Amino acid sequence: MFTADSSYFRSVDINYMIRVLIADDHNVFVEGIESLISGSLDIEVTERCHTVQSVIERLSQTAIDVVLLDISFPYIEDGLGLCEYIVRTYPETKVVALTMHDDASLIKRVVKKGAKGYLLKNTTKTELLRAIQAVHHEKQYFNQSITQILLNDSPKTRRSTAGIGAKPHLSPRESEVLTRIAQGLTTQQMATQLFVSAKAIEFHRSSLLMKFGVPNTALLIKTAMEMQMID
Amino acid sequence: MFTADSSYFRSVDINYMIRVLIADDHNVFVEGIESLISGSLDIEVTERCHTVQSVIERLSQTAIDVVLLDISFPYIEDGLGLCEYIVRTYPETKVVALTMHDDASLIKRVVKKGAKGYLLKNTTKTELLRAIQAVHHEKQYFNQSITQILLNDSPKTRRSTAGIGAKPHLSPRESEVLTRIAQGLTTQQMATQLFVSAKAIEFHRSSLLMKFGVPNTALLIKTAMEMQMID
DNA sequence: TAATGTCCTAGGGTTTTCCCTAAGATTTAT
DNA sequence: ATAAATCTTAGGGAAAACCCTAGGACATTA
Repeated sequence: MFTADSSYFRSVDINYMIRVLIADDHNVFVEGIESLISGSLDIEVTERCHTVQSVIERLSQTAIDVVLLDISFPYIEDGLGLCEYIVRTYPETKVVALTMHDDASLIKRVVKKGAKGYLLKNTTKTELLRAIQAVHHEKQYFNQSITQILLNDSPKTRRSTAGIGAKPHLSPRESEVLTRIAQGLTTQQMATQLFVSAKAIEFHRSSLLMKFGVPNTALLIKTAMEMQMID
Repeated sequence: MFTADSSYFRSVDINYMIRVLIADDHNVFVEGIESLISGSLDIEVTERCHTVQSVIERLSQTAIDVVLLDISFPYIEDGLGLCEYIVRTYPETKVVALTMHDDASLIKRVVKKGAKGYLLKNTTKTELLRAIQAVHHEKQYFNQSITQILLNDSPKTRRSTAGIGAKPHLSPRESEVLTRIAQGLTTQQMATQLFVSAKAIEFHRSSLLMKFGVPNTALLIKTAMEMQMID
């Protein structure tokens, strides 16, 4: 009668809980998420990490089903990088991005990096639990407001980027130069920092202008900021 | 022996709790703060508000001792305005600003608006409770990291101006020039549009650089965008 | 009626940015 | 292995940005 492989028993097995890791450097958030989850019967928060490094360590030591990842952790690029790392290194572990940014292009980037869900930090308890369960069952989860944001994307983006709209692909050198321009460095200063001639830097500047389709540094910075390629 | 005005009894009077209102449009935060406070014997969360309007309504109906106010609520200017309103309208109610922004100039602005405390959202339980008790007892509360930020102010703010720093006051001409720079126009093009010599425009450019405290157009655009003075 | 302060206007001269061209190195595809 | 594509490195020369200085217009104040 009560066999070992009874699917009935498996489906209500209280010993199996979805193991969640919270990655956020803001205590209040971690507490809040934990509080929202605490009532759940099939989800448990097993790890809380405040740094990128600790997330990597934890994942190597413990089996985690779902990572709730604050994308600004502490900066957007860090969060995206970490997301990519998790998805690649632990394909079984699903990532749900949890952030305050309701920006369409960011959502797209996060999804590209392999996140299976995206929640805003003003989400509800119901939604949070639903998202965790969904991604754990190989589904994606994006709530209504996210969908809405993506729908409003094209007219919005087209207006603000004043031109081509798609993020150009930058070579490593170009990225370095762009970053330094945004820090206010001159061509000569960059040349010294990067141990090349000023002329080499100047060429990269020109390439940036061409790739972004802008005539000068002013619009380069403006466009790159709108595309969130610098900050 | 047990008289009514026994100061002993008053100090442990479990009937008096510091009444706290949480003003934050992010559910996770509200939950988190409530979770951190829940263990306390002398502090209770009596109200939770997700909009500026509801905060104003609640305050008019209920006596509140301490407001934990998210300054980005939903935008920084709203939070600052609300803070000012609360301080002026209900002098007995103390405001503790709770935010993710660790920007020196913002802290200064918040304090100017009458907030008695300032906490970052990565604060600890101990610190949160201590801050609430401190401001309720007419003291101010700023933790170590805040003090540190204020100490590092001058070098930090002048360099990256990475935030909401003080907006410089621009003359009409300067505003016109700034707008056109952000549109990618050159000095010569602006001169033609505005019927003055290129040299006149160049002077306004210099004034802009000086007023924003930046060395070149790249940082001018970046800073002005961060200050939301162009778009 | 000055005096003070702010804003707009410019010229001279230096530095930085931008455009055109091109060679060597590295990666990718055939 | 060879060709094609991409990236990085520069040079020369023109354009633009930037720094310093200074006169004139206008409003506010003494």
